[in-house]
Amino acid sequence: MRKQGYHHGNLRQALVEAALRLITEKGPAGFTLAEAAKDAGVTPAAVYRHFQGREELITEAALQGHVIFRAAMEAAFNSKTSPLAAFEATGRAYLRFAQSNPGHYMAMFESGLANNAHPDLARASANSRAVLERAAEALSAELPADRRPPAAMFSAHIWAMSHGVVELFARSGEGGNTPFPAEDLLETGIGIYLRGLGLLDKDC
Amino acid sequence: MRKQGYHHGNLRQALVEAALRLITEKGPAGFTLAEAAKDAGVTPAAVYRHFQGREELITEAALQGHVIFRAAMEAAFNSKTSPLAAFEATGRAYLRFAQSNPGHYMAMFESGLANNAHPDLARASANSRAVLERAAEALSAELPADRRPPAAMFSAHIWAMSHGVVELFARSGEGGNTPFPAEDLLETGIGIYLRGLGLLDKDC
DNA sequence: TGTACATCAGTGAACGCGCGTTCACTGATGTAC
DNA sequence: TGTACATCAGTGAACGCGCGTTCACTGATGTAC
Repeated sequence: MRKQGYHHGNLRQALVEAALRLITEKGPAGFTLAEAAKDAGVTPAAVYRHFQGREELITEAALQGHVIFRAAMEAAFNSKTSPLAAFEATGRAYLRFAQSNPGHYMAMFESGLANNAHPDLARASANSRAVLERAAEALSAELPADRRPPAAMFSAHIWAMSHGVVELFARSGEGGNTPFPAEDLLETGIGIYLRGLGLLDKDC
Repeated sequence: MRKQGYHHGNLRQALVEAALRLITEKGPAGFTLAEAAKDAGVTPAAVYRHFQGREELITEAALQGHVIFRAAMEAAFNSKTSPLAAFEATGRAYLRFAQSNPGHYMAMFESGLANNAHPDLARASANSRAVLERAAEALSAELPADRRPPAAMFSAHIWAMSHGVVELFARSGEGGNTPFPAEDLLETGIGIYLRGLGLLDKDC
């Protein structure tokens, strides 16, 4: 959205979107306030009417990302009734979010801004995390109590595997790090992991 | 190593080490050629006697990282005779490398430089990857052929989980993303995964 | 052993650039009367 | 309905800064004779 007259109308959001576009193209480090302003059709100084500075703009992008992220994972989780199906859907939603919102994802996890830099961000981040942890909890409740890993550890494993797949295999584009599509990698990886927990059929 | 007289003696390597120090402190984006030169006790222009420019310096750091990385994983792999123990040792070596050589690790995986930017780098990177893949291959050979996943996929899963643990849980320092030490997370995560492949005892 | 000289590895000053940020300003909008 | 005025959201010029890179230079080193 570019401005028409002297007043923009929705500059704050336009700047966030410009930032996301730039982060997607050049990474969080390549993003500059000046270019985002230009992208939105506005002078760099205008940014300061809406944000305290560069960092606050990135923070806002990350914040919006967490809101979308959490909603997507929550929707996926709620779309299935069995804990297993719900869990798997949540994992797929994770990857899908990273792929369709790369700017958000990078702002959230690769911008290097401390998660506790801003209290709102800390809260939003904890909320996203909580969704996956809840899915893990529901699923691991199906295990006998003595063979049940802590839900926080369970979800940390899945988060790590998902994040790793995103970083290493979902972006390659050029070099091609692997012969397998990211979706398949994550699907099979999580599948094997769940079987290891005794949560999937195994023929033994 | 700083210089004593007019000539430095080992400037090339001193610059690489300064770069690693800076990358460790501020991330790959925060590293500047000028500061690396100053760190080595030398004028920025002197850098150009040894490198074509900033990017070539980072490339060299990544390159050296791959050499160390590969050697560490290979040593770990060779230190055990059973394929399972060798594989697990390799995984631990991965995490240990990331923790004790954070500058190298970042230069290798987070600097945003294309792996195929430089042919030497592409080769070194492929070599590192090959070590883990070989370990996966040796281990999966213990499975019946029809239940054996492709080694490339197996090792991609482990690589993703390891990288995810490093990025999300091995660096937190302040915020503390999880109540579990990174070593334990990776150990248990890989353990569960291997059990899912049928490579670890299971009580069922 | 001493000297001339080529080679090498640094210096220091300068460059153009784009950055984030500030400032006094001005054009547009909306409200009170 | 018309006008005065406060408020708001922009402008445009300027700042100081640190960056990567270049250039002509010079001090140190090592080799040939």
